[in-house]
Amino acid sequence: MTQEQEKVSKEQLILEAAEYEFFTKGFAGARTTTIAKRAGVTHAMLHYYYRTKEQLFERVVEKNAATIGQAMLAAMGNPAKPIIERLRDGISAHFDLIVAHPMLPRFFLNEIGAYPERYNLLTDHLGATANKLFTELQDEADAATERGEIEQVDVRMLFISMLSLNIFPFIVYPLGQNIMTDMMGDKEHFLERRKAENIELIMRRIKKQ
Amino acid sequence: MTQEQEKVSKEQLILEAAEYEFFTKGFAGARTTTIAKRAGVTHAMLHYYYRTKEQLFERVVEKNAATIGQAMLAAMGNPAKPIIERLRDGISAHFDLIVAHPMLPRFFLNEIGAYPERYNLLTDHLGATANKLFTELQDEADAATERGEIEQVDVRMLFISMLSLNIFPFIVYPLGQNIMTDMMGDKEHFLERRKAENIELIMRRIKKQ
DNA sequence: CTTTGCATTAACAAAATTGTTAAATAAAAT
DNA sequence: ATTTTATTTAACAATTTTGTTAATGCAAAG
Repeated sequence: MTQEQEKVSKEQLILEAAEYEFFTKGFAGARTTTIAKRAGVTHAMLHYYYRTKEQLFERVVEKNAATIGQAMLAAMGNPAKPIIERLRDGISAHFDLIVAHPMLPRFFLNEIGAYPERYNLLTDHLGATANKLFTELQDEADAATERGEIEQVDVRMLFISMLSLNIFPFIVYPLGQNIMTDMMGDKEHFLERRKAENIELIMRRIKKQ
Repeated sequence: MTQEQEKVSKEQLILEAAEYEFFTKGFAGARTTTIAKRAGVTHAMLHYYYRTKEQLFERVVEKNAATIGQAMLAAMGNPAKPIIERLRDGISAHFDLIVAHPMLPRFFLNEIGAYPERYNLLTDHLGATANKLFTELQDEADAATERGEIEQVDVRMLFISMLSLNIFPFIVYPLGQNIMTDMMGDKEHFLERRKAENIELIMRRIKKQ
């Protein structure tokens, strides 16, 4: 009878509680006792399964690092499509991925900002794959410029703009909610509008005029 | 002879060291002993002048809260100028203020994200002044739209776009440096380009087409 | 010059937080 | 059934971090 119910192991519960705690408070602000309490276990259990706070943190980072790469990849769009569609779809897909993981950006940006050395492996790996995609995308953009389809653009600059527009609303949300309550009150609706706005901004940026 | 040299009191040195520590590590990650060491005093001195870590933190927040408001105000531009110039100047002035205080955005956004209740006073105050300016600016934008000068826009949406574009590069810098070393290596030059890019994006967004 | 008040230090205390261990319990394998 | 292995608990230990205090030094005011 316990076979059906007890699908989630305590080990799993701890990891999930840790994720929430680390995402909201960061490594320094997280408390292992709070994590244990949230998971509904004694804090000795936490150490039994993960030994140290550091190792538990590493597990959380590992579990989510792939999503960052996935988001970046998605942002590059589908190479088969024409550049304009490709960019539009890239922005959209990237935005949707953040909606699915809204706490990730603030967490990673802040932890990397506070302890950059810790993340050299992650950022190096990210940089390698990104730069390949950048040169490929730049070639395609240049070709489109030659054909008179779009303005001449630096795709890396465009990429930064896209990241800024897509990520920032999620970082500023707690603050924004207090300032623009009416606009940001209905989160679903706000995000929908925001996504459209971001696409509009980038489309207008590359539009030939 | 000590009159000329000892211009900076230890109290001041502690506050400055605290600022750096809190800005880089956040409240939770900051260590009062590290602050004292950086200031070149014993950690008892820190408690002598500021009693607790919390109070020291509050002093740092107080000292910098005004800058946030100042930046927001600057972003609204000069009401005397026509709307297009007003927006252009607003973005530029806002960007320059962040250049002068590059660690502020990440600090405040993260602390507010982690402990929102703590900042209700600050955000309420910010919200009050901002909303007045928003309605005033929206009226002006609507008038310009009537005259066929610009597209119809929601100035609050435009404001979020502007904040995103101006602030995000400073938050992502530690990560970006590792990924786009060539582009972001020369910080001065990168920021100059980035500022121009942000203005271009917003100008194109409002341009009648 | 001496008294008063502020600045400074060193040593100590308290609390919070992480981590350990040995014993108890439950589950699984033989 | 019994042995073995994994899980769980409670109590404890170590460390880190914040905060206090009492004694000392020092500079300015009277």
